[in-house]
Amino acid sequence: MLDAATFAGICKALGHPARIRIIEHLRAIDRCICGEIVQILPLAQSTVSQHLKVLKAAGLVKGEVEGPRTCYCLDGEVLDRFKKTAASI
Amino acid sequence: MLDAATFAGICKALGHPARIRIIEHLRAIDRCICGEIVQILPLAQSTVSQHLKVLKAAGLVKGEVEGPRTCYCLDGEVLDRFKKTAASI
DNA sequence: CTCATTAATCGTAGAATGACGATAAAGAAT
DNA sequence: ATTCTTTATCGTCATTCTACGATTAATGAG
Repeated sequence: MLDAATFAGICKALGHPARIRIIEHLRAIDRCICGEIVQILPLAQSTVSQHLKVLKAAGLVKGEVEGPRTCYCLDGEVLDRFKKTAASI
Repeated sequence: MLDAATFAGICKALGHPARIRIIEHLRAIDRCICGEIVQILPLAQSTVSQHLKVLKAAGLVKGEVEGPRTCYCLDGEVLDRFKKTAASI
């Protein structure tokens, strides 16, 4: 369960279609690099990187550097708390 | 279940602490008029009216005019679809 | 070492958001 | 009819968001 401000923050991060699609993709394939998401979305690399930054700042996504690339995956813990809070609204 | 764009739109509407508080209050007392929400939040009447408009545009809230005042309540249907979609992310 | 690949950051421009006070509209009350 | 109450809308300003291209940083390959 999350307090109202934190919940609002996560909602805000999810409040963009591109970021929803990123989340859905990460859920589908577990983990992937930024470039893969760039392929999927009709957005520039820098824009995708920004969206990933927003999701990371909200805690929904974790990124670990693997050489020259960064591998992203969902933070199941945070996602779970979000779901539980959403269910209790 | 909602498509990605609709879900993102609702998340966006929920992406502000004041609007979360409005939703929570409406859930707690079922229905109330705008002025009551103005009492609760540290915001000007016009600002609260704007927030209500955002929630209404997202479909989360319904408002019916009752004489000079407007009575707001949650749209349980939409809220349910939101919760189900959130749970499936 | 040099070059290629990958992702983050910078700078920027335009659109949207959030806040307010002032005003308008609609009805109730006197 | 006039006044009061309530809410929506308007106009405005500062801030944030979204998108892009260009640049930088980091690493791997040759």
